[in-house]
Amino acid sequence: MTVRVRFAPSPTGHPHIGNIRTVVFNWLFARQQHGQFVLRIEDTDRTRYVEDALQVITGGLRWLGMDWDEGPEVGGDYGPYVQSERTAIYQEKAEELVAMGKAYRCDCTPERLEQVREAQRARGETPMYDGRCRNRPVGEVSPDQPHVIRLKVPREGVTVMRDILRGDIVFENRLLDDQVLLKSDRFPTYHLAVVIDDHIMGITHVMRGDDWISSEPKRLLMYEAFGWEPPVYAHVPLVLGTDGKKLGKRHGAVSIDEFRRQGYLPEAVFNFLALLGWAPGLGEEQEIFTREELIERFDITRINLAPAVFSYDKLNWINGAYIRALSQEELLKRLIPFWADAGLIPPDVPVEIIPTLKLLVPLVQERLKTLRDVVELTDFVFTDIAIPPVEKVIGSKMTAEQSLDAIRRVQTLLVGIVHFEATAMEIPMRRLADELGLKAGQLFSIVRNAVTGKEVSPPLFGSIEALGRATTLKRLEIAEEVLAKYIKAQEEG
RNA sequence: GCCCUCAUCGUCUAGUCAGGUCUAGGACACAGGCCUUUCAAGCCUGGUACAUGGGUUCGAAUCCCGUUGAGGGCACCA
Repeated sequence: MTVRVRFAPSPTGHPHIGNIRTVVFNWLFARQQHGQFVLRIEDTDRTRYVEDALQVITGGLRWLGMDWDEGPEVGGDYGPYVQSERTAIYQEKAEELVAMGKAYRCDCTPERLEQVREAQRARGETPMYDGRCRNRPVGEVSPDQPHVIRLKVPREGVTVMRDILRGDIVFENRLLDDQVLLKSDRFPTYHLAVVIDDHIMGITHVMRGDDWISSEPKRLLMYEAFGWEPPVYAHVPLVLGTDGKKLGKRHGAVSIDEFRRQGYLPEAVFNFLALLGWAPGLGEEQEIFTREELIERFDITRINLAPAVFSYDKLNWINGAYIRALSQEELLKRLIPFWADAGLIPPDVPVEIIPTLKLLVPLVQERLKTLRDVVELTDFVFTDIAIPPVEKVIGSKMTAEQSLDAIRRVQTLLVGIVHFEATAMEIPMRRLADELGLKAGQLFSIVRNAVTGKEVSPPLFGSIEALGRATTLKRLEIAEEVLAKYIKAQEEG
């Protein structure tokens, strides 16, 4: 039997990273089993429909490197893959259930239902449909009048769900509500549509969030009514924020495109997500896995049952590791959009600044946690810096006069360098520090502050080379003036 | 309120199904050190966990029951 799994999002907004983790599990399972991964859009709630949501979902999956064998954009033999285009099927199947006596028509108003629930809550009971229409003679609710179709849940007995991760879960039927299957707008509810589609589309394994456990018996009852074999279930735990609550916006980025914009690599996010609630086990201590390694190792039965906390720290570490593993050429390519977005370079990069960018890449590579970090690390190369406060250009344990002298000596030195390259600067600069009786760090930190405007920067000589001789000398001149002015002011009083 | 699920370092986890090799292993984070022009990266060292009570057993992180805690569900939402 060929494994067929699906991801069935509703287009109501940006996909949540916790749901995407579940998609990763599904995709990994499908690829490993040489099965099919189906994308189906569950847009049966017209009130919550969001226009671009489909593009955001497919774009997000593609960004993460997950493809689908059937679904929107790719087609397939079981289409259409958008539920709003399948309403006739659901209506027909709902009528079948009515004809079989497994479901019934109900014309109770939303107001009445709310009153019933309110009264039940007041009595401390579980809110449930009171069964008014269930007990009316068949045909009393006219098929031509607005109504819903409800599932006629048995009042006794139990329904058992077999979950490959959790074993058998037993539900008492009497605690189950008479679920609405077809709404008054003739659209199906999730429960009806998912059962029919999963069956028709030949879905063999349903892997999804454990928030679906409680409602599964209602759907199982439908499988039973239709005489269909339910799929294999695997309910995976939810993803929590650092405070132990369901992961949400207040914890940081939650949608895929936010991670992209913040400078996370798709392969790093994929790696991280695969390891959130799953581990290869067998004493495996590796943390960084290629997509192929994950496909090979993934074991659906090893998914952890406890909810996992999303750790931005760990994601940052993994992302940094992936960045360090990139070739310089590749890193440059990925960095350009971030420089451009920050307005540091034009979006269509002029050829003359490419050499500068190429110089910068090796300087920042092992310092980046995210691609976006490059902005703060290198902005001084592309924009003017503030005039440094005098204390920043006075070396540690040095006087202003000594510092001024040092700056002037550096200027002379840099003017005289033939090839303005990092490697040509280091030795003379160290010799200069020696001559001045300074430690290298004392001298370099003055120059760093003067030239980059930062106390912390990429390696100094590389930064100077990227800046170029003219800008470097100009900034040293400014520092020189700052010091001269300060000394003069001191002398005067 | 009712129903369901879950429980190893701060976090992700290995070990649990086939009890002893676990004075519980790894990673992230944290602390200290080395390297070092700053910051990183890299290397070394360190602290921190089997929720709790009872059983079963020669022996329990591992099996059973209770308790506690956490999460989820109880819509003409998905």
